[in-house]
Amino acid sequence: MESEAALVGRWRKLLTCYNTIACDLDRALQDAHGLTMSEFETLDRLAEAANCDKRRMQDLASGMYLSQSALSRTVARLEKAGLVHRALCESDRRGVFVKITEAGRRRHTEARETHMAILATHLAEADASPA
Amino acid sequence: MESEAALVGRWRKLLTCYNTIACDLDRALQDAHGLTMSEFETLDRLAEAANCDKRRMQDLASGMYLSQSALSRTVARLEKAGLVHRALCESDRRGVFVKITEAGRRRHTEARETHMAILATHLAEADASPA
DNA sequence: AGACAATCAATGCGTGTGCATGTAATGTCC
DNA sequence: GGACATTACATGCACACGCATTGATTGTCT
Repeated sequence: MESEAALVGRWRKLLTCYNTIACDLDRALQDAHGLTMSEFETLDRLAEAANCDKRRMQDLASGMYLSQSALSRTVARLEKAGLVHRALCESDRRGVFVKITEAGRRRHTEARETHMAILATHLAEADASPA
Repeated sequence: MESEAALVGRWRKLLTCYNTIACDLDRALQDAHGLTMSEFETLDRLAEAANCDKRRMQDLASGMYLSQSALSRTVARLEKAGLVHRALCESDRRGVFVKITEAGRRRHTEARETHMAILATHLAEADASPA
């Protein structure tokens, strides 16, 4: 059994930790590459699963922290910026494929450096919590 | 030296973890007590430092994850709801004291149960990262 | 086939946030 | 004392978010 105080302590630490990093990251990505954190994360997922051709919006949503509507808008923004491309899914015309474009891939590669730098700064070796 | 993949893994885990809990918490507090997570955290800080009489806004801001403007508005909302009281600081008339009211203290006590319950659910004994 | 539930994505709406700025009070330097 | 930087908090603004709903498509059951 853990004391309430300890639990609250852990929570506050998580709160502070997350917000500090997220804020820094968001700002750095925005300034250097014109990308939101959510936009980068989305791009990052798409770059990974480049060859896979499943029904994207759905699959992207699961495993990400964004709500369905937030993801929809994020993809819309990325598409408007030409970093991503939407296509109908033939087998199920409700679904939408999302594919990263060449421009998107380039932007992702650039931004990835910034991303890693910020992460390395904040997520130093400390707190490598198991599993 | 830690691999980039591991770093990204840790980050994504933090991202998911935080958002899951924050979302649940926000929703629970809102439904049961009409409080935002930020509002609760603010109230929580004020309830703790009940006797201390320093220049509040300032002191609250430090040690919390909110920006100065966000805190200002959060306190404004709390005051409008009668849970908190603003008072001028005599020694430095730029400063503002924030004090929790009786109603605020009651609301906080109620909400604290919900808060602890959610925390206990998500922050089970796992991941009790040191220091 | 026809009616009804279920699923996928988009959108209207309200809200909380950060950034930049505004307003007021204080400190500093000549 | 007067000019200027600094500090404390509030506010205008734009924006990303979640929730609820809509619109379109597919699945199911009789």
